Amino acid sequence: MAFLPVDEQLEVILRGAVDVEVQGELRRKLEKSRAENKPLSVKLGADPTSPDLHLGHTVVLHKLRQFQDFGHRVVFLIGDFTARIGDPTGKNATRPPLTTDEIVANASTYKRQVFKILDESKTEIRFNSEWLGKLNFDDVIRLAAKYSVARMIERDDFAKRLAEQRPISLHELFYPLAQGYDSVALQSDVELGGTDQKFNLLVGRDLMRSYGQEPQCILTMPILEGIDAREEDGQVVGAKMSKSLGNTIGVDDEPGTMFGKVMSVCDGLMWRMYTLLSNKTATELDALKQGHPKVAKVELARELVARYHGGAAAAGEVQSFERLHSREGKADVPDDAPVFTLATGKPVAVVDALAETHLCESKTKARALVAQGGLFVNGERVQDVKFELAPGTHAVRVGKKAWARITVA
RNA sequence: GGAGGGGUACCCAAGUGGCCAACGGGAGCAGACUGUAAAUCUGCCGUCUUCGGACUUCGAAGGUUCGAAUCCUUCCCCCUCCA
Repeated sequence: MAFLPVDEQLEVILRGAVDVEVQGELRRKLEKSRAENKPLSVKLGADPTSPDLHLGHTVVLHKLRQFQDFGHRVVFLIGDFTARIGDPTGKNATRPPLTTDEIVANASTYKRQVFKILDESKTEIRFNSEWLGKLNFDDVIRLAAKYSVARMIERDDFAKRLAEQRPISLHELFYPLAQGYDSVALQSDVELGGTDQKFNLLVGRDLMRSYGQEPQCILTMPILEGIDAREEDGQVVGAKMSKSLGNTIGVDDEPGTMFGKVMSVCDGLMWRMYTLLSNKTATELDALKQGHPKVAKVELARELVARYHGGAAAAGEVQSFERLHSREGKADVPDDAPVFTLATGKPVAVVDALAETHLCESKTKARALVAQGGLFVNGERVQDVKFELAPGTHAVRVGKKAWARITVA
C-alpha cells in the first residue's frame, strides 16, 4: 500500500503526544518508510498485571491504532516475562511478582480487550518471554554491563526511594533493561508509552545503540485523569484514572454505564478525551467546540460506546438518554427498567417496597429519600413517608438515575 | 534482638470515664441551580421506629465500673526508629 504524505501522518501522530524523542528522527524514519514503501515497526509493551483495561490504558492503544491505520507494522508486546519482575515505575515500594497463572489469565483478557481498539488482523502479538526467557546468566551480565548504576538511579522513583532509605531490590533495576532489550529484540522503530514510561523507553534507545541498531523514536502520551477530575481555572485537575481509585470507564462497561459515565465528566476532561481518544478530525473538533458542550459530550459518549459496543448500541443509548432526560421524559420509565412484584395482597408502604426491592439500602435510607423529595411514583413526587402503594403496577423513579416498575399483587 | 507509635463508621481523622451513634474532611445519596455536566448552595449519611425513642457499633475476647471508644488483662494485626 502507499503511505500517506509524511506531514499528514505526523499531524495525527503528534496529536495529544506529550513528548517525542526525537521529532526530527521520527520524520526521517517516516520519510524513509514512505520512500521505500516499507512500514515502520511500532512497539507498545504492556505487562499483563491488571486484567481490566479502562480508557486510561486506551490512550496509548488508540495512538497505536493510528499508526496501524497508516499502514505501519504494529507489535503489541505482552510482557509476560517482565510481569514477573514487576515494573517499579511510580512505585515507592517493591511489589510482589505475579504468579505464572495470574499472568496467563490476565494476558488472555488483555488480548480480548485490546482488539476492541486495535485491528486484530494487522497486529502482531509477541510475548517477551520468547527472548528474555532464553537469556543465560552470561547474557544477563553482558546486558547489565551496558548501563551504569549512576544512570539507572537517575530515575526519580529510584532516586526518591534511595533518598528516603527505602529498599530497592536488585531485580528492580533489571526492569528497564529488560524492557529496553525488548526493543533490541524487536528492532523497533518507534515505541509508545505513557509519560511515566519515559525512562524505560529511553533505556531502550540507549541499549539499541549499544547493540549497533538504529535507536527507536519514543512517543509518550499523557496519563488520562479519572472521571472524578474537576476543572479549575481551565485546567483539568484530578488523579489518574485507575482501578484502585474507582474512577475509571472500563472498556467492558455496559453501554448504559459507559454512556452515563462519559456524560457526567466535566467539560475539561471531555475535551481531553476528545484529543486523546476520539477519531474526530481537527476540523470536526473545531465545529464541536463552537457548539453547545452538551452536544459535544453526547457525541463523545456516542463515539466511545460505538467503539466498544457497536453503532447500534450507541445510537440506542443516545435515544434513551435524550428521552429520559428531556423535560417531558423524566416521568417515563425506560423499557429495560427492572420489574419487581410484591405478592402481599394488600397495599404496601413505599419505604418497605424500596427496601424490599433493594432500590434503597434500608428503610432508613428509603425514608430519607422520600422526605427529601427524591421519589416519584407514576410521575408524581411523593414526600409522605407513610405513602402506600395500592395493588397494581406503579412506575417508580428513585432519585435521578434509577427507575423501576413495582407491581403489588 | 532493643525502643517506641498505632488499629474509631465506606476512606482520612478527632475523641482518652457520662453531654458519644461518636467533631471535622472526603466519598456517597437526595434537593435547588444546570447541559442528568462541572462548580456552588441545602439536607441526609448504623439499623429499626407507633418519631417519644429503642437496639447494635470504636481491632478481638474477657474484666473493673451505676456507666467504657475512653481504665485493666490477654490475644491478633500494622507502622517507625535503633541493632
